Amino acid sequence: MTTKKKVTSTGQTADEAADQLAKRPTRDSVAAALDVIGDRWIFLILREAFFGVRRYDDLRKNLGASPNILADRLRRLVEHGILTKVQYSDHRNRFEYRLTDKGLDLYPMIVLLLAWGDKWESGKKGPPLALVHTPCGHVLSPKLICEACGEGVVAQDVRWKPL
Amino acid sequence: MTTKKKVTSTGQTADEAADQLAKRPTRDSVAAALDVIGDRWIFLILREAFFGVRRYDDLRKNLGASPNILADRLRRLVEHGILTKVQYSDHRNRFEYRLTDKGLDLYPMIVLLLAWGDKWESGKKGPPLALVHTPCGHVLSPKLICEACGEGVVAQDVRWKPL
DNA sequence: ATTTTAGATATTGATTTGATAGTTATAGGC
DNA sequence: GCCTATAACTATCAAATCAATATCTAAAAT
Repeated sequence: MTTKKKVTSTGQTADEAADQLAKRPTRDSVAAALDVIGDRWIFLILREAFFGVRRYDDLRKNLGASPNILADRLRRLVEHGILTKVQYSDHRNRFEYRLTDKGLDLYPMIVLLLAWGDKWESGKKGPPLALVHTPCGHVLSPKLICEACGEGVVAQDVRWKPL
Repeated sequence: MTTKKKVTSTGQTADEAADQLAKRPTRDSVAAALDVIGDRWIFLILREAFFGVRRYDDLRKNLGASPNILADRLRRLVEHGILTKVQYSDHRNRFEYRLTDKGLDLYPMIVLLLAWGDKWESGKKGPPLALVHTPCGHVLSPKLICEACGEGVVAQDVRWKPL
């Protein structure tokens, strides 16, 4: 018979958790990532980018964003290497904003945002669209796994360690 | 010999993509999700919650957030059912903010944010901490897969359809 | 009785936002 | 050659939001 102890959401005892918490770096990669993409418009622009929308005017129309706001966010995304500004139509200043590898790497985040919104915020009407995973043909049901063991990741199963 | 066509980032021909884009709902679950969690402070509070930080004062200290801002965000998170305000220490107005199932469901997003920040924004010093997947004991390398086929999800392999 | 702690609210100046209007530069039609 | 349309912005300014500081409340500890 094991002794019953209070456990936290991460599956540790309260004392273990408190001890670890005190030493945790307050500035981590979540904060670093949010400095770059921690803005509603940024996420919406990325969503558009993943749907294939690449031009300023299309973005403005789809998002209903003010031109100054959109220009500012696009500038920031280009500065941070998430989008690149590519001239299309030679001899005119017409540009496309294309996702870089760094930008494409954000796709799973957008997929999870969509999936979470579908599940918890789509109301009784349900979501207006579904994603389809073309290699297998099924509606995409995204799942985050640990690459080492292949199992799904839940908060209770994860600890942290300093580096 | 197949005819060469221009393909977009989603692997379709330009015409197919343009056709689909025109019909796309502009309001989707990404927008719905962002209405709730599309804020830098919200993400940071969630990060703290997943690290086991549950009290107002600890959040304030760890995040360096102004009390009015923190109170506002906590109120919003409770309103949207992501956190619940639970009284600890009977007879005093001392509260813990605990993640609901809806809130716990956001954990994969935080993990991906951290992983993306580690990869692209941690500089030459590298990230200050790593996550460990306790069931297998390895440092967590998160990967988003399609639950139907088990393969990794990349932008090029995903289309959408209306519902 | 006084101080401390936790969890806030109130006030106020600074910053950011976003709606609207205007600018630039080129292409194509008349 | 001139007019209009289109794409991609910039400028302005009122309104909303943010954040620093001070203050408040209620109970516990001293």
